[in-house]
Amino acid sequence: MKLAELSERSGLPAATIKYYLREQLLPPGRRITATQAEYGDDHLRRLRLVRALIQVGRMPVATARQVLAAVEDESLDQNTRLGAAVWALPQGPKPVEDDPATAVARREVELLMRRLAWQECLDAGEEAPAWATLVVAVSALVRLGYPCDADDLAPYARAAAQLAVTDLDLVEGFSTPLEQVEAAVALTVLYEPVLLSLRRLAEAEESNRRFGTGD
Amino acid sequence: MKLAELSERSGLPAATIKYYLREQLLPPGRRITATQAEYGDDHLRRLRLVRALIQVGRMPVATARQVLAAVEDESLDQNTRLGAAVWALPQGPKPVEDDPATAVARREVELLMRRLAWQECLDAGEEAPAWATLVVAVSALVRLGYPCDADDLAPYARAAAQLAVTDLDLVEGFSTPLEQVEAAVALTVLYEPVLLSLRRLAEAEESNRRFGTGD
DNA sequence: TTCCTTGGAGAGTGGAACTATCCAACCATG
DNA sequence: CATGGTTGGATAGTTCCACTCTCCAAGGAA
Repeated sequence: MKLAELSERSGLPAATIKYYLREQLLPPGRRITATQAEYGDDHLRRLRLVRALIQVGRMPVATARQVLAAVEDESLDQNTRLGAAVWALPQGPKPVEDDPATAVARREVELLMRRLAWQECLDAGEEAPAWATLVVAVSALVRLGYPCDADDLAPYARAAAQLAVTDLDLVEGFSTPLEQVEAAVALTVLYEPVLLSLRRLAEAEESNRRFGTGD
Repeated sequence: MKLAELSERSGLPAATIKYYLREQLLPPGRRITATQAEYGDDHLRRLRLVRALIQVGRMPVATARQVLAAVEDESLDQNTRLGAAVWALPQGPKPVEDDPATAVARREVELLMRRLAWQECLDAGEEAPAWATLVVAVSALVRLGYPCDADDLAPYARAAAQLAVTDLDLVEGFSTPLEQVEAAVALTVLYEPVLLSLRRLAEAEESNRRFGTGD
């Protein structure tokens, strides 16, 4: 199919698709002539994935490019590729150095990881983007005086561990390595808004249960 | 303290604080003369909260203004005020109408809510921003062909329900109504990156456990 | 008095994600 | 074979947002 048809079927303006092609979020189509290219169903699917990552997952375009590059990097073995793809995912401010709240946060996070015996994470430490993000969030809570030591974080970590099992079960449901990696990225990113929305709904429900008048 | 000192103590440029004052994220200081104002520790604290909401919680400035307005709205009773504050929180694209994936997502989300008997949420339905966000995320998953019917969502909902109990326990640890509402907002928003980071770390751990070579 | 500082207002900046405009090559039609 | 519309690629422009800069009159300090 031509770019115009890809545009129509995906519901995106042709100009946006051209932009994604330029930004290498979408591989170029098969060249038919010097000025025309042919796109396939895989392009349409990729376009939907890109859209989901950017709009629903709120991922910056530059990050999406890196993630998708890792997904397709045939030179990496499955385990590394999966790691690289998810590794490239997060964004966010770096921890503020020389700050007492940051120091406290670092200590509590490391303590939590030790208690959980998450060895992989301990090895990577703050190199892991997710670890750094965690430290930043905890230090903000510390600065505001809200409880967030290792004991307070533990319930969240337990929930996260449960969810990770569920996630990986879903990923293992796919047969080919490429499908698995893509699924890992898509499910990691797209289940995030799902989880956060459900938490807010559950909070509303629980709040009403506790404080609600029986109106 | 003067604005310059507030700037130094918070670590923010004076221009940024002026901007927050203009945007009503920070209440004006007590006027000393026609051209000078006095700020207190509560301003410093509010400034840290604003920073946390915007930087860590990635909340748009306009949203933060609404949320903080609700927190301080003395005309509302505690329950309503808490609801209004958290209600104003999320942002995100609205569901695409006339789309089969959206229709599927709506159906599955409603089914899930019925099974969980989250009555408050069912009453509000898609009026609730979190519900709408959930529908958008699920519809993106549906479009990509990933599993996300009510059964797949159930584990996430269970985890969310557990977390909501933990969250509300923390909120109830505060004594005054104002503290409780502020805590509800801060904990809801700031524990989100905590939860997501922990999930990603847990995924890395679980992934290594399943696919990892013993290197 | 004189000079520096302060808070407020409006304009300006930079980054991100598009979006509009051109243009030469192409293809379909008469 | 002309010719008018279409295509994909390059370039520049637009919009939004979160700041950030510049100016200015009023205050305060030496």
